[in-house]
Amino acid sequence: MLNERQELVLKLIVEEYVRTAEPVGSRSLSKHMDVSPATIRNEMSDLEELGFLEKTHTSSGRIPSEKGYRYYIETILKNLENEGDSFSEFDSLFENREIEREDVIKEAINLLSQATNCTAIALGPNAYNSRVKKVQLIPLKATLALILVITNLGYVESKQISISEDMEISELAKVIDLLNEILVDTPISQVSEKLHYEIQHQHIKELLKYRETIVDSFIEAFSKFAQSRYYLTGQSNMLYQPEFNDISKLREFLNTIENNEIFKIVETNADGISVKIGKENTMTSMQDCTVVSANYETNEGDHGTISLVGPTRMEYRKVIPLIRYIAKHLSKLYEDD
Amino acid sequence: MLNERQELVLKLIVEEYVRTAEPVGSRSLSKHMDVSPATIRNEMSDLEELGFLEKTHTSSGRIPSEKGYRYYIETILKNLENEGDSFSEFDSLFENREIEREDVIKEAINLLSQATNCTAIALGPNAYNSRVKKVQLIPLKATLALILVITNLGYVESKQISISEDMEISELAKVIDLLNEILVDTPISQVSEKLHYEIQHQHIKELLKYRETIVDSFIEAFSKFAQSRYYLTGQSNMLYQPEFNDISKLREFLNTIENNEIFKIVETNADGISVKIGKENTMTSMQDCTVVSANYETNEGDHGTISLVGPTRMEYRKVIPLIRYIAKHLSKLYEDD
DNA sequence: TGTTAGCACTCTATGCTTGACATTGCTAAA
DNA sequence: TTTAGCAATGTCAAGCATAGAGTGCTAACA
Repeated sequence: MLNERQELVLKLIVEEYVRTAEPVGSRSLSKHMDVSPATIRNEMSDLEELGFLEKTHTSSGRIPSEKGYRYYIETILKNLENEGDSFSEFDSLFENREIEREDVIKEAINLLSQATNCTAIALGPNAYNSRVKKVQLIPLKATLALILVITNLGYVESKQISISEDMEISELAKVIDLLNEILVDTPISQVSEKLHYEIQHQHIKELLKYRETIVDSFIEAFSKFAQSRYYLTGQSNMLYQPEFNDISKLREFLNTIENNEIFKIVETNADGISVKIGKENTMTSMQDCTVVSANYETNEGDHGTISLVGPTRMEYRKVIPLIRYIAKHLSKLYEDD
Repeated sequence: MLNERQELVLKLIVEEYVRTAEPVGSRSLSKHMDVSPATIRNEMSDLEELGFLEKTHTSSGRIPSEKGYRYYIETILKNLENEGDSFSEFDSLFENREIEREDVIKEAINLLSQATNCTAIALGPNAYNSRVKKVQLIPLKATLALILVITNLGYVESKQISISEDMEISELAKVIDLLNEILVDTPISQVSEKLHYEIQHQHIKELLKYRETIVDSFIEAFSKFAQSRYYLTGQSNMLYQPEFNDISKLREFLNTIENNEIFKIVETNADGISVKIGKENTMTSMQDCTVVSANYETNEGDHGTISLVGPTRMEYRKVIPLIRYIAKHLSKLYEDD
């Protein structure tokens, strides 16, 4: 689509702008090319007409448009993809088998946000796809007990319930036995449905009818698994980015994060790497940002997601291979199982 | 220390400045008092000399100094303390016995931060003071098991361990039985010590010597209880405060929060309410802020803390009774046990 | 036909000046 | 002790001139 020199101009503009956050002029480009500023001006004018570049005002240098970034990522960076991706900061982390997986993920996210001055997010893996391993009731004192639900992947949720005086421990034990019988090996996502279905059966209904509060408590405990877990870091890094000198942008961004709307900005179903630039994001508060997401494989075809949120003026050349690298290594953590 | 009119001037200046974030001049004060601006100017001049007021520049109105705020809180607000503290926004929350305690705390913090446009923090209660109720090992698959530790207050921690082929399940069960025998009813804070001591006993050492990795995993699981839990909300509220229009202040603030340094800014050992104004905070990043903290009683003399962080120009008159009110009601949540 | 030098033009950023305004501190009178 | 009056001091916004960076266009050149 673009000829070689046009690509070079676009590439240089993207990379210079990413570095300095200032519009790039023809004179400074000419130092990296062996043609005169006037020639470059002509190319830039063409690129602007094609929609790859923009001006901030009539006599300013050029900055990349979102289309420009996209071309840069998809066409220009494509050729560099097989650079020997090695990120030594991460090696010691991924090689250390002592650290718990969840801590590895957290630390990787920390390093990622530091390396990029962006906000990094790790999402999931979600317990929603695991199966009930065991259900337990642990009496804490006369009037209080703890409900425990454990899944086959080792997730645990608990909920306290108060026990009224008319309940016998032995009766409760029966309820628990029954629940175990019904639910063991059921995917968390189907627990609620199954439980309600089984209660329709006459004899179970009989047993459970005084015990609805307990069953409800269990359902609540199960529902906790559905709450996605996430880990987020580097919000304050963003303040070093000149585009966030505008307080109102910052406010929008932090608001989105605080309101647990992270799930709306992260692309969790992409194959490979997803890059959403500016207006490509559906959330309005993210339309000045780029969100880069990649999945890593966990147990049984399930997956988690790591994401990076920053200004559209992002170091794509560094960020994309880095995220690919991290996702690959996080997947490896789960391979042993 | 101050005469009546001086107190009135100080009070009016604090409340006006809190409301508008603008230095307060003698003319606007005169509308609330029946003396002329000139008289007020003389009083203000005296109050400045005494250190209760400050100017932002030679011909500006006055703003309260930290000493001024302190006098305001300790002497002027003291007399208002017994106002009928009733905060209807919170009533439905505290009266609803259906909601789990932890969720009540979270929601209270949310409301608190909204009502004040500050950042609200709930710290603890810490599981560190509870006792071991039960220790469990749950096999997940041939090579993987889950360690569970449950305390008498219903806290649960888990840790996955991999099982090497030379371990028999029955042998493991013995280890668990032994651990239960040793540890049940031990305060979490003493588990590590006790375990190491017991291992010195010859016959136990015998049993455990192949199992050190397991014991270590348990110790790690216990240590998770010691990690303080906190809940924080309303960071983006702070952006509505004019004092945080300065990006570098904001950066300092967010950095402190991100680096888990919350524990250094919150006063967890105060009797009643603690108010740290500006330089009274030891953390430098908080020296433009006020931190208000109050403890609430939980189980067995243990406590949690709620805190509010905002600019020194804080609505003390509203905030202090509000926090007292919330702390009181959170304590009530635990009274039933 | 592609490239380049030269030049007018446009826009930003900075510094300076000015006037309007708010507020103080001081002085002298009530 | 209180107050009116007034000069002095500072902020803030608007206006203006200047310097500088960069473009677009034109005409010349290879």
